[in-house]
Amino acid sequence: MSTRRATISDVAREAGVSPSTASVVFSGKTPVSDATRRRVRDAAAALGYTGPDPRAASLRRGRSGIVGVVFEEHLRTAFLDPVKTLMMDGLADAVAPLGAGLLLLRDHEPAGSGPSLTTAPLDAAVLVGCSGLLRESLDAVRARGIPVVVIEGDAGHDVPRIGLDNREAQRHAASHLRTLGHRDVAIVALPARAGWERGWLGDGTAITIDVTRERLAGALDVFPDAPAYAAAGSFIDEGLLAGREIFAGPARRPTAVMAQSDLLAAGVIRAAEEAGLRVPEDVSVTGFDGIVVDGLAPYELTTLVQPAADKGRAAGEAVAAMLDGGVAASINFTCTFHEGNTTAPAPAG
Amino acid sequence: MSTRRATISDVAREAGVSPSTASVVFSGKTPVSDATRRRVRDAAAALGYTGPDPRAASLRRGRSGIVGVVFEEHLRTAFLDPVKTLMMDGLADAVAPLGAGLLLLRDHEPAGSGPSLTTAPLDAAVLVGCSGLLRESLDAVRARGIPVVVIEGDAGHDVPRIGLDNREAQRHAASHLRTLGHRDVAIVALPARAGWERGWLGDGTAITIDVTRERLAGALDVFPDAPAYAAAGSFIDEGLLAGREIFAGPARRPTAVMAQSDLLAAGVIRAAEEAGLRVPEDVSVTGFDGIVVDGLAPYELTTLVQPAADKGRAAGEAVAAMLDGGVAASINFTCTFHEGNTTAPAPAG
DNA sequence: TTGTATGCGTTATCAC
DNA sequence: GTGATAACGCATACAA
Repeated sequence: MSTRRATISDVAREAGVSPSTASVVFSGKTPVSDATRRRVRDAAAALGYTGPDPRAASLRRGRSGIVGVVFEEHLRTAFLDPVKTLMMDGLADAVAPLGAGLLLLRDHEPAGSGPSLTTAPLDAAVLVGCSGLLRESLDAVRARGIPVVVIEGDAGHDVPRIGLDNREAQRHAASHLRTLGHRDVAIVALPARAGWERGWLGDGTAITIDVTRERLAGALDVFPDAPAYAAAGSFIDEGLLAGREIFAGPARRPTAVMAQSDLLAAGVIRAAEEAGLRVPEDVSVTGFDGIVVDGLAPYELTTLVQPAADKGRAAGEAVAAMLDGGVAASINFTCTFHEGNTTAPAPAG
Repeated sequence: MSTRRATISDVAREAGVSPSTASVVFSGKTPVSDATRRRVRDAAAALGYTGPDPRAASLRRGRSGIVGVVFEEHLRTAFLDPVKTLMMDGLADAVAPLGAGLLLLRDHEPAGSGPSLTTAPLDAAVLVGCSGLLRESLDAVRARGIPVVVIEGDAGHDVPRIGLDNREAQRHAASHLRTLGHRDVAIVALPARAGWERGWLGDGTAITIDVTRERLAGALDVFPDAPAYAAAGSFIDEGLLAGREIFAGPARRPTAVMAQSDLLAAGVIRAAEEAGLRVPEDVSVTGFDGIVVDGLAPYELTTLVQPAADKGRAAGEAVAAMLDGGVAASINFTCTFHEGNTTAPAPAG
């Protein structure tokens, strides 16, 4: 068709006004007479001009309207996790008023391919559980003055953090079990580190994932000797495998299992059923997260309800505050203990 | 600290070279002597310059490295669907070589808040099942020369489409059931339209969601009189509710249920168990999608396996082709029939 | 309410 | 291998 796309100057010329007037017609930042507006609009239509080029606008304004969300893992694993999904929703809601959208970024992206923290036109960045993120690129981003917020992870002490009282919450659930008379408790943990394959956690096992370590600590605060089996991920099927392992030998079968996520707990319940154990009469099961586990009815987990969407929203608000020139403080969210029908007094003897 | 962020010109001046040389040091597009490179790098470090500003670079190059993904729904519902998650992964893989990332966009975003197809600095856009997307903004995007691809949806005849043989595939499953002797079949459908609340589909019910309509047609091709109950979403719990409805009265209990998604099928199986029916002895159940339903073991669904990740990848490749100046053709993917252990010959009598 | 002037920070192109 | 120059397309301060 045309050799070159129309610009706002072309439109202005066609409409017989100055470029700035035309600009104002599109941005609406200044009153414009109806007549001019009409003329500009018509000229735009005639030239097939569809509005300011976002690239140029963002250079000029110094804002791109894009917030990067950096995940540690493959997107698949990120979005399969209901907690992260909820969080993303909260985040999306919170950045929408800024007129911003979310750009999906992967940690460890093979350099050169794909956008990275340093090459994407970001106004701000939210890191989700990124422990492995290269210090270097993080520093680069912050040096550029781009606000950074971390959810469940550690990125250095001067980066605002959205946290959760994992240890205290898990301790609460453990106490609840102890009050019910349980003494023999097993733990089904989240992965100990990236790439972890399922297995028992020994004394020497290094646990690099914060959430896992903190929740484990909370359980051990109350049951120091509880054995812990770490799954390969937060899935029902993983919980099932862990549960089978735990209920395997008749020797020293626990009367309660504390799972570090609701999905794992759901799997543990399945395993218990398989083993002919009734929940909660023969074995109590607790979860963590407080999500709705699709298909788990009629069980209603005893669990720690975490404000997942709120965490995302808080991250978004922190970003907004920093973008506004303010500072954002770290926030620590609190889980709510919810007693469902999967825990009961320890069976006698 | 400093009143202004350092630019590449500052770095060049500090290093005693021209801006273009400094630029080349960072882009690597042209050979540079080691000595110069060193000087520039050192100058950058001294000034705290962390690399070219992506906003300016994208204006200059005419590329932002961002591909927009437009969802019809709230992100939550998008990511809760395993098929979409897989698709996103395929898409992410396919655009990574372009150096591009994915920007999450919502259809129907309340104008003004949030980024939209027209205001975000996109190189290309992928629409996911967007039937409702405003014709207008779509046209605007295309007018701007931004490539658009549609996955499972219709955006007009000259927009490349990534499709699926929904009708044929579902018909295949239906034929399989008929071959097994089933005559009395019920259908559990996906929602008929956005905002749909669960309920039976009558003759007059308008079905605006393509996938639902196509899969339904495939089933009706073989069982024209099969009653269909449309769920409010693709969830196990929704399948459970639908299943209860279907197995409710003892009157005319179907010998087979065709669900339009694996998650719905899983719920139907639960409902059957609740009603004291054995699967597949008393009632056969088929799904659609071929995802792994977490927690469904030991059942293995008879289902249509769709190449979800491939669809995403194909969309990404189509985008890449168009960005390269070429044209992309529509592609129709084919489902594979997979016989699991949830279908069996119709019970006698 | 409209116009003028300027610069946002880069990179492609070409000549040297 | 390096440097000068010219856009890229827009939005804002300020003057009129």
